[in-house]
Amino acid sequence: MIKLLICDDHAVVRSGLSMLLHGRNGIEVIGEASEGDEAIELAEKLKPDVILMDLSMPHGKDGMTATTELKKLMPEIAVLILTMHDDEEYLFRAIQIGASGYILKNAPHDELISAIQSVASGDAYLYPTATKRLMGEYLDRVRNGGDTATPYDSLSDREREILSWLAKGYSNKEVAESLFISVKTVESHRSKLMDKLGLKTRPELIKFALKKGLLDFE
Amino acid sequence: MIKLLICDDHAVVRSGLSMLLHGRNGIEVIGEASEGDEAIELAEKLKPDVILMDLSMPHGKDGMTATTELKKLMPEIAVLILTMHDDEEYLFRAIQIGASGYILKNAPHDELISAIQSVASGDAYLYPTATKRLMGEYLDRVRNGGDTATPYDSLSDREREILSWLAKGYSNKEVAESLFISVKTVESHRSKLMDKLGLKTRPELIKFALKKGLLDFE
DNA sequence: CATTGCCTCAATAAATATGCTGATAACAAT
DNA sequence: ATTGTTATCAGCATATTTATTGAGGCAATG
Repeated sequence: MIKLLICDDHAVVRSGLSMLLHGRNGIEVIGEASEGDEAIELAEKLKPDVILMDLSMPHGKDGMTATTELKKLMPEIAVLILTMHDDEEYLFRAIQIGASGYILKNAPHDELISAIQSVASGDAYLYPTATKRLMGEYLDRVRNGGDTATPYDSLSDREREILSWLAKGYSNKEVAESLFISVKTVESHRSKLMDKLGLKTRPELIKFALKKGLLDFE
Repeated sequence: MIKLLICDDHAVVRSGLSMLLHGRNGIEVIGEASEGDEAIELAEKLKPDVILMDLSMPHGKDGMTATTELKKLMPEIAVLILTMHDDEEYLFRAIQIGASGYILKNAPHDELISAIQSVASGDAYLYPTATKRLMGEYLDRVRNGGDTATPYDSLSDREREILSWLAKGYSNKEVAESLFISVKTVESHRSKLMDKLGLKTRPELIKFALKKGLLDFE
């Protein structure tokens, strides 16, 4: 019996998944969480074999962060990312933080079941496009020594922070005041980060931030 | 028996909902569609009593458009919007195009069931916050003669166009050049539209555009 | 035909941003 | 001990933005 914990911020989705999966194909849904912290708590209590983790959870801890912490605390639990984001960035980040699988919400449900079974037995599961992307990325790295990475990764924490403020439309001055640093410093970070990312204009910056999911507000 | 048609772009969500709802509480799921056109097609063929309609469907016809057409073709079918967007704009638009109900994906599933039953029997259903908002809006209109509308509606086409360029991060000058008008004109539009929307800062503008789905690019 | 809204543009002054070059200190890595 | 990275800040010249006030042409509405 595979003990499964479901984490998704939408109650309807949780109920639906639970109904869909529980008691079939050797799967037993032992708990539901609506955000990351609850998932971690329940995982410690219930010791599931697999956690089905949504990424976007506006309230509470998001799926990426929760997965990161989970893999530190309980590396034996397999985390299967279930998301609507068909996005390279998310995919690669998920792999890097130790997720065992990545599947889209628009996958047919027998694929979801086989994904759960795969990760439960220690294997990995990626949806087909993801596999293709991973292979492409792998080939890229092999070909030119692995220094491509994502330019985003080359940013320092501070630069990422500045980036997110700027992308939201704050002026240099406003960012400076919010972070208690001088305008000059903001400008300096800005020019460096735009250099690193190869961005030349503000629209490019906003577009980039949009893809990265940096435009959250509140 | 309430004949229900489910329209959502995520197969897993569809299966889950179907599993959750079918054969209980007098509900019978007679079909599933993954986007708007399919929903319309199936609705004509299967004559459901209620359509459970997701809003965000990136591929094919979105939920708003589909609902609009459905209500023209088959006004007797009740459309219940099921979405994750807890957003005034969507809510009011949904009401205007004739949806019978609006419920969030994070609602408990017995609420979903009672929502379906409500709209199936010709009533309307809104989740509590939505009801409150609708009442507020109603009161606003009563108080000052109904001319408030949404501030966004008070924008002229040109102002909306300028807004979208600005929100994407283009500078006044760039917008001017793209639209073949003078920088002065852009500034003028900008100040007027920000006045109308009650926006004071660029972050507010971007946030607004984000909510409106104006940040598309390409 | 008077009014109103929209689109267009200008002058001006103050505030900011941009693009350089360059500097200092902390810290880690080799 | 040297090198590299990061975070911090400055000066300076030029360009751009913002806020104001004002105004002409045009089309629709009454």
